[in-house]
Amino acid sequence: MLAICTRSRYKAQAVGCVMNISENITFPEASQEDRSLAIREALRNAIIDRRLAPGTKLSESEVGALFSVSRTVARAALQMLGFEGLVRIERNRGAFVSNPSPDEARQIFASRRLIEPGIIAAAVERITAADIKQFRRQLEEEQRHINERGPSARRAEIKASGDFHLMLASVAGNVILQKFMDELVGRSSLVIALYGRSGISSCGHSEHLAILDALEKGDGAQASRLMLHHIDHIEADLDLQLKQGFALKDALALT
Amino acid sequence: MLAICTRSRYKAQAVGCVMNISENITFPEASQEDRSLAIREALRNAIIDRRLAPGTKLSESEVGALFSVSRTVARAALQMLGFEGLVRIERNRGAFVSNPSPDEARQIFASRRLIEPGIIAAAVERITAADIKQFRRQLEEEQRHINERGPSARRAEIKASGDFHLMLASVAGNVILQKFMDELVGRSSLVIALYGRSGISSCGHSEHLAILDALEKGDGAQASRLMLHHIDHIEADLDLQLKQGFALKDALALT
DNA sequence: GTGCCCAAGATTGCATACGATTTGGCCAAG
DNA sequence: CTTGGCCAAATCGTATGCAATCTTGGGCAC
Repeated sequence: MLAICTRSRYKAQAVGCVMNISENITFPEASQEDRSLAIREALRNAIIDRRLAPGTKLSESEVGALFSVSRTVARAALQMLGFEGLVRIERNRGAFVSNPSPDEARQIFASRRLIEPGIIAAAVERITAADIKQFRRQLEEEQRHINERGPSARRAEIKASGDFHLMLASVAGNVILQKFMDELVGRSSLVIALYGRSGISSCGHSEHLAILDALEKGDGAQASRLMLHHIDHIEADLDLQLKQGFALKDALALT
Repeated sequence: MLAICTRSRYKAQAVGCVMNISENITFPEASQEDRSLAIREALRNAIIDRRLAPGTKLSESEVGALFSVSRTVARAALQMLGFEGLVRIERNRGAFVSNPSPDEARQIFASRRLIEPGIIAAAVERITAADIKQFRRQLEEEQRHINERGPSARRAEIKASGDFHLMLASVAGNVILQKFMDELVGRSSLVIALYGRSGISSCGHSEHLAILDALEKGDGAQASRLMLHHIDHIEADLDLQLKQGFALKDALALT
């Protein structure tokens, strides 16, 4: 069972799995629109927080029950997550939280190394003073989360770190690349939650600052270099070898 | 009505719109699996062939009726196309064939200019003699379609041209980039059908050959250069200005 | 004791039904 | 003749029911 699984693994915040997963959705009034989108967001957050362990089965009825919607709506949300690569959908079997292989993780970062310099190049041409201000606010927010401790802070920290890259994509003004980055950031967060070995963010944060400074100066080449290093650092903090040896046991345990 | 609309615009091949759109799906035996995928493919083909004009409404019931399935599975297919950007979905209004703006078209090609050199770089490291052989076969196929005339040949030609880029992505061995290219090729095909002014392919074909030759020699830098030129040429063949003046009328007419 | 088979339970795939929202036309007022 | 509002038809969003498929546990044969 979904509830039991997450509860047993993370007793600290186990006031009830239902509340854990759906905590962030305030269905109060306006959300008469597209509940499946809200559910997608909630599940997405739960996955990249690792509150839902890779391999966990997400049954349609269960998800539907958790959010008080029919299987139809739950199914739509799961389908969307399937497109993003955060869940794997097997016909007649159901949806499972993705368990990206080390190889896939490398491909994700290789893709980012390809795309993000392009985003920087576009962003440096279009970024405004207002944007910069917005970025600085965002980075302060990020810093705030880093100083806090506890699981929910770490969660906010990963999210904030990803948001920096998403804002960059937004400034670049290319909606297609923005969508790609959306997917890549989501998958990266999952991979970091899976294979990360430390608090990457303290170093990540200062790198974000450096990138922003370079952008402000209009030095796109420097910003690109910094971005590549940043991605390298994130990937270097991952532990992508070990699992290779445990592939068998791993598959046995939770695939 | 969907049928009437396409029939009136393309009388030449109007043996009946139903057959036109669903012609390629042979539901005979194996397709007990995921009919929505088959429908997605059929609609995708119809869209990039321009048998379905941009702005055309794709009603769930109508699509369902055409393929003899319920709205549920038709809806799933439309949702998938929405993710790919080939249709635009508006809440409580329905799904419409995308009408990408010139600006969006430029963003699509900008994305390709970013990603495809990366794919080349990865492919040149991994391509095998067998792959090369496969590519040559594919290019012969492409040539064959170019020599033929008629609407269905032009369709096969656009598809074959896109397949070259998809094969390249496949050889590169990065499933994420491969997925991105899938989307980009689909959207490019739509844009070419929309804004293309001539038979791009005759020149495109020789460029494909040149790229392959460079790859065979292991000259990734040269292959990348050729690829960028190739993309430039495709984009240069488009007529992205005119519509700007007609923006008002355009929005009025079929957005 | 081990391995295979089969039936019951659970879960997904799909179809259909019903309420909600939008649209287009009709009629009346200006 | 135009404009504004109201009503009906069409279409979407969602829930639910049924058939098909998969999983699992027990029983039987070897």
